[in-house]
This record gives sequence, structure tokens and C-alpha cells, in this order.
Amino acid sequence: MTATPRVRFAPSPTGQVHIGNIRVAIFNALFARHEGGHFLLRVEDTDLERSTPEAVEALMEVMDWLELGADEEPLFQSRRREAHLAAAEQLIQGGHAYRHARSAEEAPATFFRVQPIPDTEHSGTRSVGEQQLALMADHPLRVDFSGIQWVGVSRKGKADPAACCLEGMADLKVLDAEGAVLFSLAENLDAVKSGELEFESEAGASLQFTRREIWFKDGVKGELAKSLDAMKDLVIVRGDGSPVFHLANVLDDIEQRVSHVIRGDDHVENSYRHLALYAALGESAPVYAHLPMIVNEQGKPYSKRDGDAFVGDFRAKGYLAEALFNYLALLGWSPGDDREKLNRDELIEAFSLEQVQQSPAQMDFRKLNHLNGQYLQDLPQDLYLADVRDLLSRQPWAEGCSLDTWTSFALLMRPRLQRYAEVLDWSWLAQADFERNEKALKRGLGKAWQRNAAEALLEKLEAGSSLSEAREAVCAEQELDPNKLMLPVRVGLTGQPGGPDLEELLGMMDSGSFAERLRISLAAL
RNA sequence: GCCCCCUUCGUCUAGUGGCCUAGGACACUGGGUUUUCAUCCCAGCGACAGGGGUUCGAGUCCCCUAGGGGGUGCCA
Repeated sequence: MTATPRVRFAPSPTGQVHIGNIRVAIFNALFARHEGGHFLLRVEDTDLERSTPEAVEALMEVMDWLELGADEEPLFQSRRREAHLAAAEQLIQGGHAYRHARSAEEAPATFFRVQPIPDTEHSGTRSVGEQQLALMADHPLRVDFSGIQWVGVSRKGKADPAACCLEGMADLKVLDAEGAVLFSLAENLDAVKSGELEFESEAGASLQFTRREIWFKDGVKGELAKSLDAMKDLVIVRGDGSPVFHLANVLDDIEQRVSHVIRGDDHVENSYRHLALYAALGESAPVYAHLPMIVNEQGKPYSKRDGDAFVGDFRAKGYLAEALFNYLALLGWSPGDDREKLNRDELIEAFSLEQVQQSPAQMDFRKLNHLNGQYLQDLPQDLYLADVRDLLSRQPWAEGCSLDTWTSFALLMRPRLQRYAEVLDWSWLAQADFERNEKALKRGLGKAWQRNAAEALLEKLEAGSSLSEAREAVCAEQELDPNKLMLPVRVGLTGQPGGPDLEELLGMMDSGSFAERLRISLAAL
């Protein structure tokens, strides 16, 4: 494998882009950049029922936001339908596929004949010895051009129906109770394949065959294998004439000259079939690597129903693209050392499939929040201010303050911000009549002395004193340490349990509304 | 049911037979800094799923059990 690696991200544009999906894209991009290869995009929009232009647009937006630009124009799978169907026809001509209806009502579909694959460095077929399978008595066994069906005996002695492709047990012998051969597939394989010969029996006692398995070296999971006698032929073109995922996916990977297929764990079993498809097509197979799934807080994989798992929502909630990218890269992968905050270049530099975890990873929003907070602190100030300003420009209540006020306030709030969404809670700065936080009120005005001080303060403000005069006077009258008065003033005027330096804060607020703010706070108590 | 895969603190992870008394991060708890809150600093809590082997030595290798995930579609 000396050519430059080519990888692809191949989502189906149905609805919003999912967090698990985009992580697959991130790993692909990281791999491509690390290897100096190409990162491609393929839109698998063959499911016309569910694929929409809106979804394609949402996909592009998300990829753009995360700077996951592909190196070549995206390939739209739906436009390759004719090529897919032509390839299916070719497979039939070559004896690798056949048309067949499983019942009289169904229109015939095209089935691919699952077969052994040639040995290469990364995959192959090997024998693992002679097998003898006991058959359930009085259950039918059938061998025809579409495969082998039988009923075995499970470990618990129960009937275990099974089926496999013809090539799975090409040297099959059906034996009776005495061990005499009732049927030998090896001698009849061609006749069976062509449909000239079928074998059916109720009397078989056991099956004898050489077990062979398809194996491949997975980039993250190591060597994986699956017995051919556990694989059935698969549909590649439906009865209605539309190509199936397996066919389209493999053909398009060939078209895009994809060298490494990095995809989710849910595709592991597909890889054996896809490998067989490559073999039948006479193409060399890619290297496969399967990524662990992301699961939700219940430990279940995110489904499309998990509302908070859409990439667009993370963006809307004020997460930074770099932070989400960093966090997602760390979900199921680590650089192998203690580093956790890595920028894109560092991630690319450190990335390797061998360091990818093999078990599912759970999203931890708190850790993501923390990381996002760090990225927010690192943002150049003008960018940060521009983002905040943009957000505020869409809030009607923000008109209550000048741009200068918001700018100074945004700077004060910066160290305590984890997500931009928190900016939406800033309305208390602009209005006197905002929603009070009950806990804060209790803490700052709940005690008798606090309340007394606040009421005295209000009285003086209403009588025309300035805030500083009023505070000084109250401290003197009630023999209060000025510091002790801080909290009641803070809560009375801002309604917030904490926040930036009080004096600076008060300087920003409309002094005319101090009395009103205090009055509302006291009344809300 | 059958097939495949996985299993280290609550969570993400380091670990590739001796450097592991199992390290880091988030979260949590306590302390320091701060008029408050946050930031920041320090400390604490906290895991090799269970059982058998192999080995002088096992989180690391093998087997069994349990649990989890994936597959078993004319979905992708």
C-alpha cells in the first residue's frame, strides 16, 4: 500500500447530522491529514424517500463549520444508479449473481453469490478444519442454486435453522446415520449453481464440510474472521430495480479509489460481504477500520431521536467548532499521553488508528463544557466580542444597553463563560424588571439585617441620594462593615448570586433604575 | 436463538508481562486566592467485571462465566 491513502465520509442525508456520524468524519479527516492522503465526501442519497435537499445542505453546513472540507467534489450516489445496475448485470454475466424471488408474490431481486476472497496482506480466506454438524431429525435439508438450508441441533438440543451461500460449504457432504454419503456438493457444484440440480432430503443425519473463513486485518480491532458457512447470499438489486446499499457502497468506493474505509462498528459484519463483492468485481479491497460507537447517558447508542445529539444543536448552544472537534476526537481515541487539549495540527500529528479504543464511548457534556470554556478563554478578544455582539444583536432586551456597556460587560464575564448560550442569561443587566433568582434573593436579602439594610438603602435612594451616598449612610447608621453590605447590594440590584466586581458592574447599570431594581427585589422576597 | 466484537475510577482515558503502591482529565469533596461568583492553585475521594489457568512475575497472555454492544432486512 504505497499509494497515497484515500478515505471518505459517506453519510446518508436523512435529517440532521448526528454527533456519531460527524465523529466518523473527523476520524477520517484526521487519518487522511496525518497520512498526507485525501479526504473525500460521498452523499449516499439513494433512499429517495428519506433523503432531502435540506438534509444535504445541513450536512454541508456542518462540515463547513467544523472545517471538514473534502479534497474533491462530493460524489452523489443517486447519480450513479446506472453504473450500479450495470455492475449488477455484469456480476450476473460472470456467474457471481443471480435473479431470484423468495416467494411467488415477490418480484425477483438480484442476489450476490457470497464467495471466498483472494489472499492479500490485509485480507483473505483460510480453512480452519473439517466440520461435522449434526442435523435435527425429521427436518428438511435443501441445496439449490440459491444456497443451502438445514436445521441443525443447538447446544441445548433445540432446532437451529441455518442457511448459507453455496460457496460457504463448497465441499459439503450430506451423510446418513451410518455415515454413508447421500449427497456430495463438490461434484455437482456447477450443476447446482446453474439450477440444473437440486437436492432435498428429510433423512440426513449430519453435514460434513471444510470450514473456511474470511478474515481481514481491521485497522483498529486487529484480525477479524467470520465463517463462510454463517454467511448467506445477499440482495444487491431489489425487486423494484433499485440498487442496495452494499452494491452502491462498494462500487462507489471503487469509483472514488478509496483505500481505507473507516466507518462505525455497526458495519463490521458488512465488511465480510463487501470483501466478497470486491473479489467478484475483480477489484482489490480497501483496508477496513471500525470505530466504536458513541453512546448516550443510558449507555445506549444515540438514535436519531436523541434530541441533543445533533451537531447543529451544539453550534446553536454556543459550542466552538474547535472545542467540539477536539472533544469528539478524544472520544474513543487518545494521543497515548496525557494531553487532552490539542489543536487541529496536534491532533493530525498524533493521530493513529492503533490508538483508537475498541469499546463504545459515552458522551460527557460536562467535560465538553469544560473544554469549550478553555477554548473560549483562548479566543482572540476581538473574535470573542464579535461573537457575543452577534448573539446580543438578536436579543430584543439587549437594546436596553449601549454597545460600549455590553462590550465592557462581556469582557468582565469572559472568565466565567463556558458556552455562548450563557450570554442569553445576561438580560438582567439591561432591565430592572428581570426574573429574580430565588436562591440568590434568599442569600443576599434573606437575613433580617440584610433586609433592613436594603430597605434603608431604598429609602435613601428614593429620597434622591446617589448609590454611594446611600451605601455610606446605611453602613454608618447600622454600624455595618462596608464589605458586609456588598452581598445585599449585589443581590438587590442584579438579582445574581455572584458575578464580576461589584463596583464595575454598578458603574455599567443605569443609575436611574437602582431604586426600582431594589424595590422589585425586595417585593419578590 | 445463532454469529461477531467489547469490558481499567461515576465518565473519557494512560497502560502492548517487571518502571503499577495503576497515571492524567472531567465531575465530586475539602482548603487557599477573591468583597461575592467564576477563573487559578493545592489536597482528597475513586477502577483493572468475576473465576480459573500460564509465568519467577499478569491490568497486560489463555480458558470459562457474567454483563454490554453489533449483526442476523428486498434499511443504511
